[in-house]
This record gives sequence, C-alpha cells and structure tokens, in this order.
Amino acid sequence: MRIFLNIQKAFNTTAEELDAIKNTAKIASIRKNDFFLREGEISTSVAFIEQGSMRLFYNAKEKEVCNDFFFENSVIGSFGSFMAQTPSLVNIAAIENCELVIFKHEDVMALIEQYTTIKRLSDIIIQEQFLRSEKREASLLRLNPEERFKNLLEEHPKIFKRIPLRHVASYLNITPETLSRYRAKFSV
Amino acid sequence: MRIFLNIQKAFNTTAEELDAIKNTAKIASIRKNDFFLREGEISTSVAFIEQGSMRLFYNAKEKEVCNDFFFENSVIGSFGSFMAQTPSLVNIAAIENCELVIFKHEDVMALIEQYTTIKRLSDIIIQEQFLRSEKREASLLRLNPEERFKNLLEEHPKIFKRIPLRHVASYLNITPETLSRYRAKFSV
DNA sequence: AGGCTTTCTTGATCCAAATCAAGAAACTAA
DNA sequence: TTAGTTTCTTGATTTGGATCAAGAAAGCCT
Repeated sequence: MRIFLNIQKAFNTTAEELDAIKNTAKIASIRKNDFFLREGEISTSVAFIEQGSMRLFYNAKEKEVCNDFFFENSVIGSFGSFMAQTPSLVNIAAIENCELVIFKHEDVMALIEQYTTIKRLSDIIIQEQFLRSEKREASLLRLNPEERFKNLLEEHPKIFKRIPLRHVASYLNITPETLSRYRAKFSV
Repeated sequence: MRIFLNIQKAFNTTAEELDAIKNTAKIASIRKNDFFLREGEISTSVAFIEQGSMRLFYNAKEKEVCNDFFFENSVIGSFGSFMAQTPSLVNIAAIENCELVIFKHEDVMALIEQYTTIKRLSDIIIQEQFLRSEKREASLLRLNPEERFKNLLEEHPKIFKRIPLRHVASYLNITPETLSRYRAKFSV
C-alpha cells in the first residue's frame, strides 16, 4: 500500500517490521476541523500523519491556546494520556484534511513487546517528544513575543503558508492583531 | 542502607529490585548552588532526590529562567538529553544541599533490560514527565501571571517556604518586583 | 455568481507588568 | 560582632501588547 511508504522512509523499518505495522495499524482520513482527541478523554491511539496538518491545543477561559503544529511524517498524540492512560489535558484536531495511520494503544504495546526494533522506534519517538517540549518551554520562557515571532518565521516559514494566522497567533501566545502588526512590520 | 528506604517507598520495589538498584546506583551529596547538569553537556545520569531541592532552568539573554522545582522523593534529569544522548537544553542545580541517588545511563539501560518491573518503573517516570510538561505548558499558555501566582500558592505553598523568591519569580515568568507586589497584595 | 460568515488588518486607547531607582532586610564570611 | 553582599520591598515611570472598534479581504455556502 502506497500509504505506508512514508512510514517506511521516516522510520527506516525492515520489511518484516513494516509488515507487522501494516497488519495492525489502521488507515483513517480525518477532515479539516475534526477532532482526533478531546480534553478529558483517555487517548486510545497515536497517529502517524501521512498527509495534512494538525494542531495540539488547550482550552483556556474563553479561547483555545495552541501548543503545537504537526505536519506530514510526524507522530501526533497526547503522550501523557496515551502512556499513562489518564484523561488528556490537550485537544488534537486537524487543520487541513489528513490521511492518518492510526496505532491503537494495545497494538503499540504488542508491537513493542514483539519487535525490539519497534521498541527502539518508540523510544526515539518518545525522545523526540521530550526534546520538542523542552524546546517549546524554552521558547515560551526565554523569548518575548516578537522574538518568538521572528524565530518561528525563520525556523518554520511553512507554518505561515499553511496554518490560519489566528492559530499561529495562539501558538505564539499573542493576539491576532499583534501578529498582524508583526507581519506588517517585517513585511511577511 | 537507610538512604534507599525512600526509593523503596516511592517506587514500591521488591527486595530483589531494590538490591539490584543498591548495587548499581551511587549515592552523592551535592551542595547548594552546585550544578548537576549544564546546558550543552550530554546528560550521563538521572537522580532520585533523597533530600533537598533542585531547580531546572534555561539560560536566557542576561538572566536565568527557571522551569521547575524538584523536592525529595522525585526524579530529576534532562530526559531529552538523557534518553537521546544529545546536548542538554537545560541546566540543573541544587537549591538546598541535597542527598542524591545517581543512576548512570548505562546502568539504567541494563537494569531495564534485566528487570521488567524496573522497566515498568521507568515507564511510569517517563509518563510523569510527560504529564508534568503538559501541565507546565498549559499553565504558561492559559494563565496570566497573577493567576499563575495564585495557582502556585494554592497547589505548592511549600515552594514559597523553601525556594528563594527570585527563583519563584523566574518560575512564574515575572520579575521579582512583581512577585513582591503579589505577595503584598495577597499577604503571603 | 452573490450573499454570509469568518478571518485579517489598521487605528485609538488602555493597562498589567517591566523597568528604573533607592532603601530595608536577610545572609555570609571574616 | 560587623562590614559587605545579595535579596527583597516599595514607589514612580514607561512600555509592549491587549483590548476595543470598524473596515477590508478571503472563505464558504447554495
């Protein structure tokens, strides 16, 4: 199946591992704005994004605050909820229509048990999440809004192309008005 | 050894596991203000805090920004750096004099390999880190400074007793002056 | 296409927290 | 103990980004 080729490429799996994955993972489409996980639910699965983009966000008082964006060839989920099987603190929803490869909790456990290389894979994914969250925290703590904007523009210009600006503003923890002014200031 | 009793209690290990831990882990004292890990270094170990308190912080422009505090009976380390064996983004230092039980990277790997229950333990620690960081992000993203202050006061009053206020201010991502005014306002 | 809603931009005003400044209190080390 | 730091408090001022407001542009129906 064409759709697993990206997994093969992203994770550099052997034919045997890829077969095991094909036999357990499920393919799913989710449409723009659909939820993958809601705050309070216990996460039953994580997903590999074949195509599309998603966001992970918190419910704040009246608004939503966006914590992160995920594009094709990355793994998305609430790892806290998924691993501990506790209610999720975060929401996850599609920004663009997405093609996903879904990994159920029990399947992941079984795959890890059976294939030490898949275990290693899972460890790498977990590591990446730790690094991602340390980076995110560092950016929120040590940079001011304008610096965060310039940083994001430099490191992930595609976010400005594919993500609605109100979500980008939320990610930067500023209002849409302020983002708009930064964009004018730096002519983006 | 008395010092391992807390580990036994915190993790509810069997006698056999505790023995395995005793034979590999090393006890260390570190003094107030000493570093456990510096930004840029690759983390070689994680530590169980028997006694004392530590902080995890980032270097920002001219100042340090504190990301979290850790007290006795918790595990501290840069998990991103420890697991991926990449340079740490964070610093870790003692606030009070500490008694630590140190777990070297290779020993942890070996223990996990050998004892499935210790593997389970490590999974729980990792889960806790994920939850901790989701909570931390949520607090930075959805609360304003004064709400963060009130929240911290409610949930962790002991932090105000044991941690120098400038570190608390940094944790709340406000200036010491602002913290001082909040304290006056709420008579803390 | 055309009407409707949502998103984005631009301007005016406001405010919470930062900065600047200086004194008080708490540690530290001889 | 006391001199010397460092930390904390309090006051005056500034400021970056929020909020309020209203129009422009872009999406999204049928």
